[in-house]
Amino acid sequence: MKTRPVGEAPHYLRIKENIIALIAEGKLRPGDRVYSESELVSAFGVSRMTANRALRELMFEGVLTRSAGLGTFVSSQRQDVDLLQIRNIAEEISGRGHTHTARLVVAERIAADAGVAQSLDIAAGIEVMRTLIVHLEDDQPIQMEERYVNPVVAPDYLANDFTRITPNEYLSQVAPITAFEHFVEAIRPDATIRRLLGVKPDQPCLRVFRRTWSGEAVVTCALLSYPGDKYRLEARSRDIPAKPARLPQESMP
Amino acid sequence: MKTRPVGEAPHYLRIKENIIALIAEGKLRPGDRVYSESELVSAFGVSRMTANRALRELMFEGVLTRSAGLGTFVSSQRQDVDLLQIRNIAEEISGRGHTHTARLVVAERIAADAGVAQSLDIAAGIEVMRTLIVHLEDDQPIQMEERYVNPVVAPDYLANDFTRITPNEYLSQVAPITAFEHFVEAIRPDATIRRLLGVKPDQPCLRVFRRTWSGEAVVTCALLSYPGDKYRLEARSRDIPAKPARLPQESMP
DNA sequence: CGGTCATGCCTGTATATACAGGTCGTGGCC
DNA sequence: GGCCACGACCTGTATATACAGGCATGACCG
Repeated sequence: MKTRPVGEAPHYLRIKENIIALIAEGKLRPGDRVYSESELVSAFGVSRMTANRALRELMFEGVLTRSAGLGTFVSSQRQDVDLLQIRNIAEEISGRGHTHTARLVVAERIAADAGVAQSLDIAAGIEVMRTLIVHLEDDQPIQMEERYVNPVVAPDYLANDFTRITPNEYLSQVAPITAFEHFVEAIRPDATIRRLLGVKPDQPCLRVFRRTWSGEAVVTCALLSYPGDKYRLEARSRDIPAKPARLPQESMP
Repeated sequence: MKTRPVGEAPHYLRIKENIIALIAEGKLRPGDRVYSESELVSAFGVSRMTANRALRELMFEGVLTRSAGLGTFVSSQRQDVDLLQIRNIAEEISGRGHTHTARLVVAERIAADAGVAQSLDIAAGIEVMRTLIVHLEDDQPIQMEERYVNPVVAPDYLANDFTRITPNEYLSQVAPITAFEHFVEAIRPDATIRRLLGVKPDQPCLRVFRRTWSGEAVVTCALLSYPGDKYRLEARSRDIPAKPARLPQESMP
């Protein structure tokens, strides 16, 4: 079969769908060995490169695990691993058609205490840079960003005008993000958050602790605090069929 | 160049690294056109299939955007798109070496109100299944799960013993998850949460609203509530260099 | 009996080639 | 001047082929 009839799905896609269907039907279970490339060549009448592409892409998507000499297997953690996206604050605000402004509260160099040193993966006592910035959406405070920056990676960090460029934008120019880590908590606002975000003591706040890496080095860590009544994190996979979402009304018993 | 000297990186990886480096150095900016496959063939002395693979994989990774007839371009949202993983509750608890138990509070069929109907993408008034389950970690309530299930996708949902299998596990067996959506909020606990999770009125809680799709259909939506003092969401990219993380101590001005 | 090596299976990488189809500029025709 | 056909260029898909290298099994030899 040299070419493919017009209107049909590409061969490699048909193979992928076939394997995914077998997994969905339970005929292939986590840990099971799936067809080898040569078996797919016989079964589908395609070339090995096409079978290779189907299996390789399913590996990238986390569905399969491959090992040279052994074979191709169904991944075990499949159903518990979700892929998410999170937008950054400035783009999110401008995406809503609102105006983003930032207020620089603190910009300083300080010696890293034990916690910051561990987070940045450097020795305690090394001088790091710290900024405290309040992000506003149409003049309403929406995020307090307390950030520590590794001076080895971004020595000129403090030279920026943070009312014009967000730390995130600058740092990802200096050092491309290759990995990151997030912790999300619901907290009571402390005095600083209450003052800078203008929230009441009984207003729950979201706090995100984020570390980002560039290669082997930790570039920065940040504590991002949001007023709980004005902000929620959104995270979705690619390929959501259609239609926007809406939070349901409270409907507790 | 037919083959590659032993010990060197594969050609397609060298091309990928080269392009990523150019982006990191700022020589290629979001929206810029990158080399076409034929240009890479000339520049690197590889075949077009190898160049194609390098560009295609960078597209899968979200670095590049490709369009037949037009060319290949640097993605614009690159720095704002993060890939995350989130574990599910039962695995998370057993991963900590603790015991997971579940208490079924409510299991019923009810007519979908407007909010639920929109969330499940069905007509209002259709009978859906609803469960309310409390998940406990070593007998401490850690999550309240209020879930609505699309009867078209999983008609036998209520037949399960939810003290033995989590809704998540069952549903992903019935219908493989192909897409999902999360909203994370910090909220004050309402009466139900306070009663079932045993939290005080001034204790902020995390609430996650999650919808999952299987193909075109919404399988289920769930409101997951966590006590803020006992729980945080963790989300990290693949390929974090090493070393576990630790939340830093509070260090506000 | 046990260690070593050969063999076969499988994946990883790479090339050369071919055709299909989208996009856009250019030049000719009306 | 405006419209349309054509060609240049680009990506998408697919094939046949080749060699390198990981892994397990089993045969052979000490």
